[in-house]
Amino acid sequence: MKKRQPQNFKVKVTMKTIAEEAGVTLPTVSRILNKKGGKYAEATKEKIFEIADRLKYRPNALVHGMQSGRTNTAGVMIPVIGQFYAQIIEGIHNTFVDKGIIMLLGWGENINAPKDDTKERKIIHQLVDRRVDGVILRPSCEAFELSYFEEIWERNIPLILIDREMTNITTDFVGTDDEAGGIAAAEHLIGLGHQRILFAGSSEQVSTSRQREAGFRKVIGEYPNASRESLDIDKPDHVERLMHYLKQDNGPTAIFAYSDPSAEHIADILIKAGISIPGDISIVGFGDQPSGTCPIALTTFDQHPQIIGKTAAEIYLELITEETRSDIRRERITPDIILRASTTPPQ
Amino acid sequence: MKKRQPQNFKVKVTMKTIAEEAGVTLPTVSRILNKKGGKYAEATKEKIFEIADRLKYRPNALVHGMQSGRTNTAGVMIPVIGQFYAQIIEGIHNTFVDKGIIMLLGWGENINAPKDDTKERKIIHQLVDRRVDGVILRPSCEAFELSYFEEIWERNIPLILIDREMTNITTDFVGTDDEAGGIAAAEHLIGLGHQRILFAGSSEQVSTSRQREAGFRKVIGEYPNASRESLDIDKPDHVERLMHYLKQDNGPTAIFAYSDPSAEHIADILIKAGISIPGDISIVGFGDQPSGTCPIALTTFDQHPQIIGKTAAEIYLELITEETRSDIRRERITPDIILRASTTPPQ
DNA sequence: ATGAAAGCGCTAACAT
DNA sequence: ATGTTAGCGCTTTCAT
Repeated sequence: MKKRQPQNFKVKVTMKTIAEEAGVTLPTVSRILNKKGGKYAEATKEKIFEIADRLKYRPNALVHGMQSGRTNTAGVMIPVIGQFYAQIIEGIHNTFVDKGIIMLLGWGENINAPKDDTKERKIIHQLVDRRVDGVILRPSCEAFELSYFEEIWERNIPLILIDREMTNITTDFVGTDDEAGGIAAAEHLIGLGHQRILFAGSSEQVSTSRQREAGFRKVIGEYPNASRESLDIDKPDHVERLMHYLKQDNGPTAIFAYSDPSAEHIADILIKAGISIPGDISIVGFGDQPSGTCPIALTTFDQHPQIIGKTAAEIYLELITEETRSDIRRERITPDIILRASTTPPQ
Repeated sequence: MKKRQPQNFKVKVTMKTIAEEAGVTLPTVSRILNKKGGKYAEATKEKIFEIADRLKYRPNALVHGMQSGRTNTAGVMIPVIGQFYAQIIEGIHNTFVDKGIIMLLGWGENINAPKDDTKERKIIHQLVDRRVDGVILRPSCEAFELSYFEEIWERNIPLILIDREMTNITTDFVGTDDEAGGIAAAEHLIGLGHQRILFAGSSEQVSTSRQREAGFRKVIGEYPNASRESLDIDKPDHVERLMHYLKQDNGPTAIFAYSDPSAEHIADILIKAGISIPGDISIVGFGDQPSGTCPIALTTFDQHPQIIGKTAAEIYLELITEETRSDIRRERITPDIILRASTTPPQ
């Protein structure tokens, strides 16, 4: 087995190193390298730059951060799992690179472990201790500890929420216009001729599921014959309840599921039960998160996660720049329907 | 519009603040909070802890990093795009959280812009300047600038490569056992009864495509009637060439594509040409990256990205701990085939 | 055009 | 059981 690359015991090169080699004092090096106070002899400048270059000097951002209070560092608490979040992170990243901001990425437990808050708080401390200039975070659950936010606000660190809005606090927020999505889903299905449409949502979910349902019902409500029922897909008995609805005399001809995973889950159940999609029942999902095992190409919604991330990053830049607090911004990106094979007119 | 949360102009609380409030000197606070030198009066200890708690003191990790040379910070240069990479990052993250390590995440341009190296170098500098303890990176292209690595090695920062191996350097590496994958793909198709199998690879790709082909040919080579041709899926004329192969008298009955996107691309072409999958032709992909528009559930390979990430993080932990350089580790995770609908015996 | 000195927040060696 | 001193790498007055 080979060894790793050359182990050169180079001394670390600091401004002091350069100053000594150049025969000047340290502040001189500092001012020249930072181009402050232009009154230096060309010869001196050149020498300093040459040495810095030759010794591959790199400034110590830790020191700079400590002194200036600015680290050009953003805390990002968003899980990478799932295309949706990954693309949000990409959107954030893209607007940060050019600004010289780099992100500290970390997130807490998965959605289903809301009680184990230790990990989440640990990460927040990591970010605070490293003096991030601001934080962008997706609340991991509806009951996301308020005390977490306090840890951040107390230190006057700008905080931007992503995806899931929290009603009990006032912070800048960027997410999906879920209501508009619900409306569009309803309009799509009704436009195809469906009226008896089952909504499949989640009680365990946060605002997003509820708001999609709200938009959906806004449209559906205008049709007297429309279905009033909804299915909680996260309840243990959801399979029985689903089959119950389907066996009714005037059972649904279409289903709007609040997420792609649940849409796919339902599709699996239907197909196992010998119900064809979209022949017997049309299905609309939400979020465009393909899984590779979905039995049919799903009509769904693109939430434009990249734009969500980009918007959040832009707000971030404003917040860390401004001296006085401005008004809160709450941006909702309109989702766009993606027509695929899982929806047709009722037959 | 509401304003953001309370703007409390709290002075920042440092150890000095605490020391003054407690009427002791700063080092006393330091030693008590860090539990060094246990010879302090209980009363003093309690007082210090109480004040620190009340004032919500948080240590300045920048200072600590600057003094100790350890930042508990890892540079991770892996794009989040694509489930594969996202899961690698997740694997890294999971083993880092417990160790109190947080990652600085950033990456350079997309694969197809190898010449624009500025962004990549910029990120590396960001990491180096912030004194990360080590770096985990996926080379963005085969010609990944050696000088980038030098920036890292020069400072004796441990470096671990992910996914794409670079032949011209010796560093720790974690990736997929691509050859084993190629072998398994060939064995699967041959097991089904196929012999005339077309390999669809990419000249623009790095080691991975070549190694998958190598494994594939190792098996295929033992069958005298087997196909010897391969298709470069990234060349402009690939559609014509593909159709050319298919129209031959003894055209392929199966295709092994080096990646899921290319497999799907080929599937689209075939279906447009009226060729049915897997009826007329079986297809095997690689990587398990579903897209939502794939016309058929693809037989493919799980590369276990989480484990790749986890392994890399574990090597990382070793490297930043050990004083003397150990042997280079090159880990290859064996991919596992996922049987889905796109492969059947030839008909 | 440059040096000297103080300080950022904290740790560690050296007192007492 | 606690205070003093020096120093990490660098910036920023204040001098000369």
